[in-house]
Amino acid sequence: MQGTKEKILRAAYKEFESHGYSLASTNKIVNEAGVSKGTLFNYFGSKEKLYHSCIEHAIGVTITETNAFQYEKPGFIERMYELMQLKQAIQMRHPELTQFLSKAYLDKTLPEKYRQQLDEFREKSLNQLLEGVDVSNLRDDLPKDRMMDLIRWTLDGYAEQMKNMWQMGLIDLENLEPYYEDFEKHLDVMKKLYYKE
Amino acid sequence: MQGTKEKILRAAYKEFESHGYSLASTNKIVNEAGVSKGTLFNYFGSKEKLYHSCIEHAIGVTITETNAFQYEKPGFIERMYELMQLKQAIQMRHPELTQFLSKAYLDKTLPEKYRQQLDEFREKSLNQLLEGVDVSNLRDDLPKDRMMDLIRWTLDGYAEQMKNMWQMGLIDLENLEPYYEDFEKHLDVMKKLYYKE
DNA sequence: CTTAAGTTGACCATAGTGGTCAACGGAAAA
DNA sequence: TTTTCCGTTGACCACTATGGTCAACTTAAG
Repeated sequence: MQGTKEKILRAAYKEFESHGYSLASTNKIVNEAGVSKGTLFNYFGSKEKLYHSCIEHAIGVTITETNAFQYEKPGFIERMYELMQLKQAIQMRHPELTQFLSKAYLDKTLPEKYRQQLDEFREKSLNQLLEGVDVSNLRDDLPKDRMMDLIRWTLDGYAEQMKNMWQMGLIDLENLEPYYEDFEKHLDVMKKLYYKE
Repeated sequence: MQGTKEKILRAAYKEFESHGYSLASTNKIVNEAGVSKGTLFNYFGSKEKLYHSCIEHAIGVTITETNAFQYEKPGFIERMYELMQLKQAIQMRHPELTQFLSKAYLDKTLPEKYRQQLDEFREKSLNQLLEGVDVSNLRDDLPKDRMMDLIRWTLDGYAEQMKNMWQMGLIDLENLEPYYEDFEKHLDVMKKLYYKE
């Protein structure tokens, strides 16, 4: 059995993510968490403090997960694929967290210090992502920066399609192997397109 | 000055889209529309009927816009780009409509007849999209279906990035030329990647 | 002047809001 | 056994917002 605080946080993620701060309901949160009203306010004091706890917790988890991840392959396509896998791993282990954070980032009332933390983290993980990456095997008859854009968009588009299929309930989360296998074949095609022969 | 009904519909789109049916507020709709409470219920009878009116109107507009659009170029990349332009044109002329519809489609309480209409429309416009398209100029040393997937994802990823930038207010809607110009260059690179030399 | 269509906003019963607090249960300490 | 204490409960509070109504008002046409 997970701790009461964690249960509340998890439920709060979902509620804040789908309705935004002001329209989120503490009643729905405690129902979803299977916990009484008093417990929430005993632990978190107020709706606003709960919201901030969510943000801090989410940032913390994201940073931890990202730091624990080791990029290994130097090829640009492989590296972007590794990034995609990192995102998916976080999504798997902490559902609703990623969406909660990206929604919170768009929230105009978000305290500046959190926005700052997120900006810093973004920059740091961008450096981490590009560290040791080798673009020398990209074909050199075409502008590399444009190719890198195209590769990024392609993987983003694929991820977006997966997200949509997941939202529509068309994906079997128990058995993701086939998707990975199939996508590896797409990756092979990409390598033949973008890399030197 | 646009008609009262249209003003209400437009405000309703926004409210339903951002909060979903049950959490949408008729009070906020009439405020946004600059119209009194009575007028809304005089025209639409109830919140539910208003919701259904929105759906019907949105489907109608989407079908009309799509039918009016003529695909012209036979190349696969060009054709997918034309699709992107069609989507953007609808987005420009009827802001909130596309997002409203795709959110409504995910709504579990959506009456079956509307889901049916949307499915039919999707299939029809897919045929329309692929009619007369010529894939013979795709390189034939790689599987065409995989390349077509990659092309689709690339454009989707680009559109997604634009959407994000727009949400963050980083895009000047008054002056979109530079974006188009720049993206045409990306398209040229794509053609060199995917088409025969 | 009459009529009718369009529009208003105060008003209604009801449901939901964030937040409080006296009471409770159970386990460990005395 | 009794006392203490901490996590937990849910009825309750004042208050706001909800979808919807309706008598009264404005406006323009006949």
